[in-house]
Amino acid sequence: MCPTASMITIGVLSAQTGVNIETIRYYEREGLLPSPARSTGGRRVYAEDDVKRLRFLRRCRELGFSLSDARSLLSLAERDAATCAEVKTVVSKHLRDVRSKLAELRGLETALAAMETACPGSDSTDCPILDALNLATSAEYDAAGPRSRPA
Amino acid sequence: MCPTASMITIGVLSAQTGVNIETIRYYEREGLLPSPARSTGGRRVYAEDDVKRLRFLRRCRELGFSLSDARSLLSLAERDAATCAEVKTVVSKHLRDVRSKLAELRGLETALAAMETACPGSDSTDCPILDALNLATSAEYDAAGPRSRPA
DNA sequence: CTAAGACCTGTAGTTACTACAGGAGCAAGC
DNA sequence: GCTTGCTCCTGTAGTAACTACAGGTCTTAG
Repeated sequence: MCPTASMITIGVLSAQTGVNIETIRYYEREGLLPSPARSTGGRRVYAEDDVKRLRFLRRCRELGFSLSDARSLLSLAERDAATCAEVKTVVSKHLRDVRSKLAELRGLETALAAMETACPGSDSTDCPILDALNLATSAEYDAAGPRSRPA
Repeated sequence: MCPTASMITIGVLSAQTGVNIETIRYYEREGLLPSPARSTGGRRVYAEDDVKRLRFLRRCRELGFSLSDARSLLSLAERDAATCAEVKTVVSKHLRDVRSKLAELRGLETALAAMETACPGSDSTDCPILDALNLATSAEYDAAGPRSRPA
């Protein structure tokens, strides 16, 4: 806590991890990072471990883990006795989510590409895209999930 | 506005379009649906056109358009003189977004699948996934975007 | 007449930040 | 000593697109 030249302020932490200053404070509020020591002036003073923790969190976010998952993974990483099985559970679940999102997006891509191809993009006022959007067939509607319908 | 048996209340509209009642009211607040007529008791009474409009909006959302895009598309659809070119612009931009998201997710999928494969999922306390998450190489960090670094 | 159900308004919660406003500490130059 | 400019502080509000109440009113079937 002695104010040396190498003191890790929030700005330094941000620069060393690539995480926005406001985001760092947000993570602290959310309990993802421990409350750091403070200088006499009330400023946050971080330790080397905090740099590691924050880098870990950043990696998790880059891989698309939720903050909740990141929290779990971090606590597993900090607890020495974390087993592979515990960690793998989190990763596998996320992978399933990613794959399902991927499938969904692939479907969108196909549909949108078909629309783009069908549309001449001219001055015509009869656009096949608008036609497609108006064609909400009940078949497709039912496919999205059955629901009671009044007669 | 005479209360006949076939009056389209918000519940009926919801059932006919598959859009949640609260969402319908939300769309009205956001100006995506016009404020409907009201019954003497103050309840919303919709016309057939509203069913079409809401179905149109639902299709847009299913295709991943933002509400803002949906608003544009709807106003193009309602204005008879909409040209193909105008409509196609919106679709093409969205398609680009979808493709970029798709590329990102494919990258995530690859990375996560590699992690899953590398991890035995056993009782071992030395997990390759945690190792990977701790290995925030500066090379990868730089790849995400150059930034001034303090010495 | 009454109880259940549909509906009303208005507000708050969700995710993961980001963007202020308004103020205070801190280092350097004059 | 004083000012200038930077970093930092707290606290609040905004983002997207809903969803979920709370607490009340209207309507209808029995």
